[in-house]
Amino acid sequence: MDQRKTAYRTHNCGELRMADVAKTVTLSGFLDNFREVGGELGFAVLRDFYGTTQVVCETEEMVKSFKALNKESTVQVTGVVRERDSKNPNMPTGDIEVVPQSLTVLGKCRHNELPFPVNRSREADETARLKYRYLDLRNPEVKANIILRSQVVAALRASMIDHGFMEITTPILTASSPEGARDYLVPARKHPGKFYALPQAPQQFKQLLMASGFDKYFQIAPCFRDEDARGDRSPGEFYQLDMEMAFASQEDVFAVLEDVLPPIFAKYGKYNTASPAPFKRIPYREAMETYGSDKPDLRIDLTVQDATALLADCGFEPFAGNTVKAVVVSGFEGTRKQIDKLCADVEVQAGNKAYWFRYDENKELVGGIAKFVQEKKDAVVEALGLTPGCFVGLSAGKLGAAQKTAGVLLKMLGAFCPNHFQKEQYTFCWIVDFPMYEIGEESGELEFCHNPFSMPSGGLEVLDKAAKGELDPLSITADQYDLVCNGVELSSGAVRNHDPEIMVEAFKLVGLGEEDVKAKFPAMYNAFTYGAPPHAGIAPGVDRMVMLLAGEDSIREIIPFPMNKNAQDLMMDAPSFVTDKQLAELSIAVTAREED
RNA sequence: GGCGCGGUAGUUCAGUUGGUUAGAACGCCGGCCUGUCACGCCGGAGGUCGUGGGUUCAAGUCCCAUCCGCGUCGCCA
Repeated sequence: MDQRKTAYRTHNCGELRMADVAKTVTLSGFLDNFREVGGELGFAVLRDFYGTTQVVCETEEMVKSFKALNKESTVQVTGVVRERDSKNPNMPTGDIEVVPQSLTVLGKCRHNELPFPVNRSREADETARLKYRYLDLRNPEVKANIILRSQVVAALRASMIDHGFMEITTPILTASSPEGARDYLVPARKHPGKFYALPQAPQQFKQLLMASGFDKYFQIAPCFRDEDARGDRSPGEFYQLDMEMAFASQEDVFAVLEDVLPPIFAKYGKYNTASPAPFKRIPYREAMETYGSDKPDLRIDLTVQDATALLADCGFEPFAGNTVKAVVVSGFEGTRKQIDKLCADVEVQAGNKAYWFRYDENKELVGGIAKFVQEKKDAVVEALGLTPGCFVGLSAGKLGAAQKTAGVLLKMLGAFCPNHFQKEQYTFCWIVDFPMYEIGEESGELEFCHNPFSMPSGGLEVLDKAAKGELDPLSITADQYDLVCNGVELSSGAVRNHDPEIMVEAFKLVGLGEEDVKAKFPAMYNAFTYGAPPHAGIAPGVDRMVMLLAGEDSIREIIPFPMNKNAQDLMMDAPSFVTDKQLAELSIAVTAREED
């Protein structure tokens, strides 16, 4: 079947070539532009999903017909394909043009002034783009990201199926879960006062599928979280390549993604190089110490050094009694102004100051806080391994703050120094051995660091030791891992805790008992008491992956119909008020209304 | 919720120390143009300077408040 031909066309706007000359064709598309070059000569450009084709008008009547139409109207043109007198090598169909015999208006554009020019919509105000997203998407550059997304999703699906995984959909209306992000709630009409929740992730369902005897599950899964947006995080909803494997461990999960992702990144990405398997594995604590981040960008060849012993007592007030971290950049070329800007940017992002000095070509310590380190010059040069022309960025504070600030500094310096940043590639790594527990900042008590579903490394034995006081619970790690690519956290995953006994012990350490486990995750707890396979999984974010592949900085560029920062759909006008009748049916009384 | 940046024509922007009638480009409307392809040339219309208050002889410009947008931190098991 000829997929190009429809009731409204014989060919699409991107396919006609010299070989089609003399054919009578019918094209349908949007009126992209009309250039009137004389009373009886004009050129119309017709655009559809596939491309653009020039239509040449050679009669006064045809010129008038086109001129009467607003741009972006949809039209149908029947005519003869002709070789052009003056060809356009920049256009795939630039060798030919269509001489129209008839013009039919299919959908009139009633607006002679558009909210923004379609072919330059990316420069337009974001609010206008979102409100008129259907016009924004007519722009081939904007459309390209959505096409890319479709291709990537198709490739992921094909590869997962090829690896023996089965796609299974899980409920969208489900129960509110006690942990994690804020839920989106849906009132239950038949149960006044009760609510469904949209799933934050299919986490419990996929584990229940494992308990049900499915072996390899995946799903391009919609996930809903009512949390504030970021440039790389859409408000409300997003998609994950959710997957889980039975009778499997961390290495099995790693092997699948190390096989699935690099070819897709190399094929569809802006850069055509992706880390080969195996990806580098970095324990969480090492990542924080070496890169100042749990999502290091390994395209940057800089690392963080500890300078506490060296500099804490150098007399510079902010260092006193604090942890001091240093990032050394060789071959640094930046002006004072650029350094100041960089430090200011670090402070904004890290919420903590950055300091600096340089070791210049004359082997002198200069600039920034140089006078405080002058006394220890030899020790500093030796300990930090300075060579002439080095820049030293510094951070100070409690361990976590110093690390984090140094991490931001490292990324900024990397982005600033092309000689330390091999940009044109996708570099993956696994962050492993996450701590199982932490001391909560508010409570001051032991809490789960991430989610309580993860298997503590060492299992029951380790938990027993911690319970008896033979082991610091903070030293317990979980079989939990993050997948990071180019400094972007793509995914979290874990070997799950499938043993009710270990689950109860893990909860006991944070002061919760068996009843709490049962109350919080009844289905999963009960299911596991009937014998569950050891299982593990992960869920890479589809939106983030497509963002990386498209080379976009805003997540809205790779979502067909994005919401704004405040979780509003400006095009559909959602959220919106509903009628009193609707509320009454749901037994809901509204106590506050946003002013209109 | 905190912080930063922004809001001027349909669109993207400029607007000096507060000072005449708020400008440009693109788009739109009219005219000219027989090979354009970001067509070209001539002319024209188009503004509650986000909103409200204040200072001043005079506010797009300064001050206060407020709304909206984006970024960022909090938040995101």
